[in-house]
Amino acid sequence: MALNERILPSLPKPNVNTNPSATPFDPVCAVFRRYLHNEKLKFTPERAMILDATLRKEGLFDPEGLATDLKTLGHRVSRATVYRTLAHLQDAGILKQVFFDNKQSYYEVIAGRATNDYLICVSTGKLIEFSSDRLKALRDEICKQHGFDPISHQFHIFGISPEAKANQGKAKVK
Amino acid sequence: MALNERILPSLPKPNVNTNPSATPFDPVCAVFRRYLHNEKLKFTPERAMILDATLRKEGLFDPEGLATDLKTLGHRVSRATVYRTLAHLQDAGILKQVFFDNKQSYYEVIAGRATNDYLICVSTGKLIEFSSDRLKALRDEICKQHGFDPISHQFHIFGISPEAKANQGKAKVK
DNA sequence: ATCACGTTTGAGACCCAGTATCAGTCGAGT
DNA sequence: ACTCGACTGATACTGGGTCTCAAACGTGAT
Repeated sequence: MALNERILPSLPKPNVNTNPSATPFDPVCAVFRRYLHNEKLKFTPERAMILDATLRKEGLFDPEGLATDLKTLGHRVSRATVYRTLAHLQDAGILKQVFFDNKQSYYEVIAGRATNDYLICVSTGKLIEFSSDRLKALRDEICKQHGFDPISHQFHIFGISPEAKANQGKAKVK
Repeated sequence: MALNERILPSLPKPNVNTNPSATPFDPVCAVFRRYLHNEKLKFTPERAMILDATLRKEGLFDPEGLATDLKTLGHRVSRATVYRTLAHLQDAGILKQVFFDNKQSYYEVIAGRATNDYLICVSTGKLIEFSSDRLKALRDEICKQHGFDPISHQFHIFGISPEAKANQGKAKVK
């Protein structure tokens, strides 16, 4: 499965905000600080760095990759702290955890961004993001029918991409 | 997470079909044999047993639980064989693998059954199955737009169930 | 029936994402 | 500055899931 290909693109300009009042990500950082305060948790440099790193990501990323990125940037953060912080960021409504396969989990930023759903080619592993208002409407309707308060959803369509179809018959689909 | 609760119900009447020409699951078994033949694979007693066990399942089940069930029934099948066979059953279009969490993967029978989507209560872990024709139509439309041939999809809605809402404020939502 | 080849199996080693532990550190309200 | 409780990092641990390989077995051909 080639899901990782699009997950670790080049890193944009490093710009850690231990002092968040000067970063472009202020609003989200404020959300996080409010969450931490409510939960009687603390705002630490490690948590600031991890939040900052996640906000640089476009699309999906995975915890191990994020930890590696931080290490590459010269920040000493343990894997455990990365995992712990990602969980908090999810609780705070800033990230969404996504499950595609049984290898690992992925995250994506949802705060202030359009939420995505995915088309996955089972032959090439290629991933296509899309966003559908009709899907969101359908989701809310289904929730209403069952008295659920929706928090998030995952919609994954598995299939064969046009490119994979073109190569079919020749390259055996694993 | 309480996903397992509904996954290992009591086992219906044991009824292994090494000789499949006499079982109620004949049609699906025939599909499997055809698949195996096409792929130059072999029909073995282990594969027959595992297929039989999966067809007894209602809703989701997990590979480890299935292996345990088989052991309980007195069938000696290794974990490795269970995993290998489930993968083949998925390739054959009989099962669908489902990803809810990063603990493990689940499977459900799709051959000859309505496919399901799920509402998941993040507070209690309660799972509600539903089936939506509008969702299927939307899926096919999105696939058409991208030139994809759909194979399967997963639609999971995470939220708070009515019961969990009732208990809120008192029991802290983990 | 028998044969021969290639596939399958089981046992156990192995891998690795994710979690738990715990002593030392540090944030933040006073 | 103090103090208490939360946080971190190093590391051990857990448990799905996969890999390996020698022995066993299905299947099509004879």
